[in-house]
Amino acid sequence: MEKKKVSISDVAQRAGVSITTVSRVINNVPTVSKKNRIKVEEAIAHLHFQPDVSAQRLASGVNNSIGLVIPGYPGIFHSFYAIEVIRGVGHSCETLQLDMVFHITNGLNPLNSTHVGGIVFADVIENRRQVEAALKNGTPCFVVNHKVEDFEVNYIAVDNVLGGELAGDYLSGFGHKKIATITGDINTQSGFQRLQGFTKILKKKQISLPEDYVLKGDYSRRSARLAAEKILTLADRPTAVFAASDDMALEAIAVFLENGIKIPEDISVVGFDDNPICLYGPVALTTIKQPLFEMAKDAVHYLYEMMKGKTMPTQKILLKPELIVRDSCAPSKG
Amino acid sequence: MEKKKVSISDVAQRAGVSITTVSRVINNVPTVSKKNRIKVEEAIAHLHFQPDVSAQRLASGVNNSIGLVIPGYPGIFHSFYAIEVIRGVGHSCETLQLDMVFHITNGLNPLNSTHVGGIVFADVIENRRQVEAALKNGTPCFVVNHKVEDFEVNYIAVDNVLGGELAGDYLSGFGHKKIATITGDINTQSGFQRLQGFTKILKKKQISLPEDYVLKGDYSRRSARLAAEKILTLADRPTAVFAASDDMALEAIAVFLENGIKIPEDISVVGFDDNPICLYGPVALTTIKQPLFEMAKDAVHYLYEMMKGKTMPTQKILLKPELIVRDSCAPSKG
DNA sequence: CTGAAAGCGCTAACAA
DNA sequence: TTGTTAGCGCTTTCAG
Repeated sequence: MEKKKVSISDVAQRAGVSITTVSRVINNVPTVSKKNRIKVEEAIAHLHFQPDVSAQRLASGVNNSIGLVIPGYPGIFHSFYAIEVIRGVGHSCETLQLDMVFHITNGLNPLNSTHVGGIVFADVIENRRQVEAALKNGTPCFVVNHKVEDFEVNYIAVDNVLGGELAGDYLSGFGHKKIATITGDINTQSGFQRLQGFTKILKKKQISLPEDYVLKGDYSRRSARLAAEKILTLADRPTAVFAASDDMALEAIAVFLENGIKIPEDISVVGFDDNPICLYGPVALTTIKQPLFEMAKDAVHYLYEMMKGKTMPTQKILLKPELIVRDSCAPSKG
Repeated sequence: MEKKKVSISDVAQRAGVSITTVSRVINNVPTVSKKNRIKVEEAIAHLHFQPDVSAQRLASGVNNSIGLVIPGYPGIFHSFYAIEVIRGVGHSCETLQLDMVFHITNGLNPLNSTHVGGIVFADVIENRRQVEAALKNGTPCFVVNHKVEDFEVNYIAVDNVLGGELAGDYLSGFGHKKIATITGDINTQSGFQRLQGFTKILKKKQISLPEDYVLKGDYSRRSARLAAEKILTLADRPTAVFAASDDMALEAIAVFLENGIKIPEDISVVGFDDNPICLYGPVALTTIKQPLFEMAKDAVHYLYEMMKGKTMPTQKILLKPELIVRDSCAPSKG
C-alpha cells in the first residue's frame, strides 16, 4: 500500500491536454470541447484520480465542509440532544454535498477554523472563545440550542422558559396543586431556563412550590432515579411531576411503577424533548417538543448560503416549544 | 465579518523573524532560541493566527483527520450500531487529537480520500468501491462490523454466527423446544449470520425450527412489532424468542406484555447488542454483547499508527460475542 | 540556531 | 476553446 499519488498532471498527460483543461472538467466549467471532456473523463476513471482537496481549497479559497463542535462531556453521546443535532447537521450536509468535520471538545484543543467553511456549535458552554476566534477570522458560525445575548453571533434555540411554563400550565390546568420538578443540569442554559419558566408559571397561578419539590437532576437517568426516590419519601407527596427531559421522565416513571404507583392515575408526568422513546415506554409520555433536528438543519443551510458568498444578517431565532399531549397526565383527584 | 487572513508571513513580520522560524514554532521543532520562540508566540497570540490546515497538509503531505463513512439509510441515526461506532471513533479522535470527517453515503457521492489520513468504514454494504478506491490511492482503511473475505482490507467484527449460537444454546439449555427468532435485515451480514448461527445450533441440538418460527425483521421496531404479533397468532406458540437486536427484543416484549403474556414466565426473550436500554425496559433483557464502541476505538488507533508511517500487517479481527444474563429468560415449563 | 528558496497540487486570471 | 503562468500558505531541504 505505497502512496501512489495520481495528480492532475498525470491525468493531463494521459488525456493529451493541459492541466487547466483537466481542472475545468473537474469543476464542470462548460467551455471544454466534448472531445476533450471525454478524453479527460476517461483518464480520470482509468487512473482513479481524485483531486487533492487540500490543494483545491488552498488554490480556490473555498472550503466545502462544515464543522460541528460538540461539548465533550461524558455521556454526550447518550443524550438525545447531541444525537439530534448530529442527525440534523448530517442530513443537511448530505443534501448539500458538504463534508462534516466533527469536533468534540471541552474548550481546550479548539477546532482550527481554517479547516472548514462554517461552523455549527452545539451549545457554547465551554466554547465561547472558540466561537470568537472563528468569527474573528471570518468563518461563519451558528450556535444551536443556546440563546447568546452577550455577543454578535447567529443562534437558533428554543424558548426554554416558555417550555417550562407550558409544562406547569398544563399540569395545573388539570387541577394539580402539588407539582414537583426534576431539573436538568442547572449549569446549562436549558436546565436553568426550564426551571425558571416552571417556577414563574406556578407563581403566576398562585401554586406554591416548596423547596423540596425542586429536585436537582443533571439530565442523567441516574439523577432522575435518585430524584424520583426522593419524591416518594416526601411527606406531602406531589400528584404531578415535570422532568426537564424525557429520559429523566421515563426513569422517574419506572421508579414510580416499581413502587406500585400508577401513572397517570396517582402521579402525572410531563417530560421535555419529544424523544421517540416517549412512545415506547410503559405509558406514552406527554412532553414538550423542541425541534432540535430542524434547528441543526436550518443552521447548516444558512451557513451554506454564507459560504457561497451571500452576505446575510445575523440570525437570532427563538423557536416556540410545543406541548405534545399523550397518556402520562390525568386530572388531579384532589 | 470580512475575510481577514492572517498568514504565517504576518506573524514572521511582527516577530521579526523568517517564516521558517515561525513554522518551526508551530511545529514544536526544538531548534529555536528561547528569545525567538517567545517573540513568535506573542505574535501568534496577538494576531490570533491559526495556521491554514489545507496549506499544511499540502506542504507536508500529512493529514491528521480520519474519515468515518456511514451507510446512509434512513433511521441509521436511531440505530444503536451507528451511534456506538460514532462514539468509538469520536472518543479515539478526541484522545489522539485527530479531527473526524463524517461522511454519510449510500455509495454515490463517495468520500474523497485525499480529504483524510485514514478511513473507518461502518459496514460496507454499498460502499465496496469506495473502499477499493481509497486503498488504491494509499489511504489506510479499516472496516468495522463486517467480515470482509473477498479482498484485502483491515476489518474488525464480531462473530455473528457464534452470537446466534450462543442465544440458541442458552435458550435450549433452559429446556425450551419451541424457539422462534425475529431476524435482522437478512441482506446485512449481521442479520444473515445471526440467523445462520441460531439455525445451526438448533439443528445440532435436534430442536426443530418450523418455517413459521423464523420471522423476518429488518432491525426496525416496527418490523419487530409485526413479527411479535405474528408469533401470537401461531397455533403452536413458541416459549422462547431470539431477536437479532435489543431494540427488536424490547418491542416484542412490549407486544407480549400488552397481550397479557408474562416475561419471562410465558415467553423467554434474548436480544442482541447489549444496548443500555436493555436495563430500562419493563424487564432487564438477557442479550448478546458486541463491543461496537471498542471495535471502533481500536480501528482508529490502528489507523493512527499507519498514518504516522508505521507499516503494519493487515488486521483481520473477529471478536467473540458474549452472553449477558439478565431477567428475560426462564426455564421452560414444558 | 536561522533563513532562502523550491515546491506540495490545484485554481484563476490572462493570453492566444 | 485552450494553454501559460503566477500564486494559495505552508513545510522542508540545504546552506550558512
